[in-house]
Amino acid sequence: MNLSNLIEEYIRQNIEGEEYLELKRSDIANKFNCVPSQINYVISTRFIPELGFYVESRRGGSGYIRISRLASSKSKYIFDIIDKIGYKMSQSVVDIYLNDFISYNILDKREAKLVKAAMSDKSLKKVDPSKKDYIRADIFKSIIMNMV
Amino acid sequence: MNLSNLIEEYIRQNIEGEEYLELKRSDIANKFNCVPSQINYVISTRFIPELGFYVESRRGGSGYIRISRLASSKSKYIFDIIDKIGYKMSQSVVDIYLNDFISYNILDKREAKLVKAAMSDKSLKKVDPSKKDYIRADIFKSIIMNMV
DNA sequence: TATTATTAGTCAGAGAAGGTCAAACTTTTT
DNA sequence: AAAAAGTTTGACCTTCTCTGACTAATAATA
Repeated sequence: MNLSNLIEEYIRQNIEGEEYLELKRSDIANKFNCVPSQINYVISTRFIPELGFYVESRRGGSGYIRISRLASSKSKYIFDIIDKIGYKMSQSVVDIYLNDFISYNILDKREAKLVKAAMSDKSLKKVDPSKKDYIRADIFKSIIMNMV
Repeated sequence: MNLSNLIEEYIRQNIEGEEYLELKRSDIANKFNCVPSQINYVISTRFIPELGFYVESRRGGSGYIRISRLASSKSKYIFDIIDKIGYKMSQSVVDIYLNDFISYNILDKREAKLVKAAMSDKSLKKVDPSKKDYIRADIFKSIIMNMV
């Protein structure tokens, strides 16, 4: 397990059931023994708006980072996601989406595994590398539109 | 005894009794005093799907190579199919197989629908047309190997 | 109000994996 | 002996993560 994943997990656990989570960047950095900007990295790669997270922050004395989860119904959530997914998706971004789908009961574990396999670099090994991420996004959208 | 055989043996011993084995390429390379790509060679020649193995990996910090062993009960049936599929699959051939899978309880209806969506012409619209059927076959194989 | 202390943000570059491919070498088959 | 098949190596590529120097905003204080 790497640092980013641990921090992600920590944040997910703490936001679970709450409307939002407020944290102090330097505290978390301290807790995980890393530089503060690591927290920004985790947030910007894993708590993205496309997944329904909304992040606010404030600098200066008693500053904070607040991560909120936008409440929405399942179908609205899916619709929003289709809307927001761009034209490209890397394999690791797929993983992040799939985790979220599992926690929102949109796919079960087995289905997520299936999607992951379908879109792995391995499956797409014959695709022109410069197009891979675009095709992955197309496949992903196709799949979730069919699952609503 | 050559290197590749030794490495193969080592991996086989370590996966014995387990569902999967996760290894660090550089560790193994080190252990056997060879270049890392040697491990890829061994895996690609000896831990192939036809022999009941499925391999996933991840790059970057704390990356890994995971070799899973497919359950043997259904695997013979699956491999026969993989064998028959060959390198190309049209969309209509996909449908035929999926129906088969449903009746053999390898996939349920929802999963089959998911697979179908993943491999539709729509999903693959950006793929070079001359490669489409090849990529479809790769995706299909990846999926079913993961579902056994 | 101006200054200073406290935060958080950004971004480029280093680091840490694994992947690919072709060339050289070795062993087996014809 | 020649050809084919299998193995080993290394150079270069891609992806993901982590760090630190520098920047920007806000609050606290003088």
